[in-house]
Amino acid sequence: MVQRQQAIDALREKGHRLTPQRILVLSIVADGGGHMGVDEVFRRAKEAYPYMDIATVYRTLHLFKDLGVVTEVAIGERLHYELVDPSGPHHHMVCRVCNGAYNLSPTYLDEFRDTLLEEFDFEPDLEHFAITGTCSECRSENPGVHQH
Amino acid sequence: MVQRQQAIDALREKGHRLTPQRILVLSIVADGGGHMGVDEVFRRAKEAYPYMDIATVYRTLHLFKDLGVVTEVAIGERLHYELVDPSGPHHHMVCRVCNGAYNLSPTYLDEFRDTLLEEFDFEPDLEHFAITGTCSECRSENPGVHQH
DNA sequence: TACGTAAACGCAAACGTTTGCAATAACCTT
DNA sequence: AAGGTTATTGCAAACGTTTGCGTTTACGTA
Repeated sequence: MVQRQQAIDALREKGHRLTPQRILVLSIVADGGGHMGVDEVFRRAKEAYPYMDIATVYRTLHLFKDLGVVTEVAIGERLHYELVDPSGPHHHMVCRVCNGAYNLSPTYLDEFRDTLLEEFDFEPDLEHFAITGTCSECRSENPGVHQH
Repeated sequence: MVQRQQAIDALREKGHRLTPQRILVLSIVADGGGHMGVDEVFRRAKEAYPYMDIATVYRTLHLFKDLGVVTEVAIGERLHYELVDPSGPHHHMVCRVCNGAYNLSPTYLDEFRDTLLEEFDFEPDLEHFAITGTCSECRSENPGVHQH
């Protein structure tokens, strides 16, 4: 898998060490498919290597995030992680009824960013952030649900 | 202060009890002026009433939020609280360099909400959320800082 | 290949926040 | 005003996450 080698290169280039624990976490996130919670990464890691510590999982995921290897997305209070999407960055729309996550092209927020820059000279961080709301399906199933 | 009486009415109307602890927390948030962190609310409350427990502060602030008495805004990882703005709801732009907070009229996000509704039938929760970024002053002082 | 050094680890304690529970007290009824 | 009911409290323990620290180990150098 090309993604994995790029991640390893990113580690080496910045002078970080290639430990078995990091390789393990990387594999787990890569094989997971979608977003993955810290607890699930830890559970799978401990299965493969019983000495694995939860602190190492946290440190590794944060490192991967800083290196641009994984993307952090908040799903219902807790942070989830996924390999960076090779098809480019995207935002997430997370339904707070069913917790389903949908991708959103960044173009939808570009206009908003431009406005803030022009009017207030304020540069917003909109790179990877989840927009919570209610998805189409849950809206029709549950018409009483409104934002807060 | 009109605000305080409205808050008390909101409590009574929904069948909640008017305890000294709740009145104290309300006063502290009302007198604080701007957004106030949980730790500062607790510190001031304990000063006035030494038996005050941090759990009570959390429970009270959450209750006030649900009643629409206070607004919750995330400033640098931690939640802050302020009386609801009588001049109407607003968003916050929080600078991650200086932690300064600026108000933002909701009209700037309305367009974005409409787009999401039309294109995806997704109703985003944009009521009270903070947009982190870099403010004008910190951008000019510190030109190397960019969103990672 | 063996050695030295500094990064990364596992462990345990701390952090901020939430929850369970028995004791207390606000408020409704009389 | 006194009593009963039940929401709310204070305390303590638990949660998910972060941090400090002594030990281990990856990796550059000899």
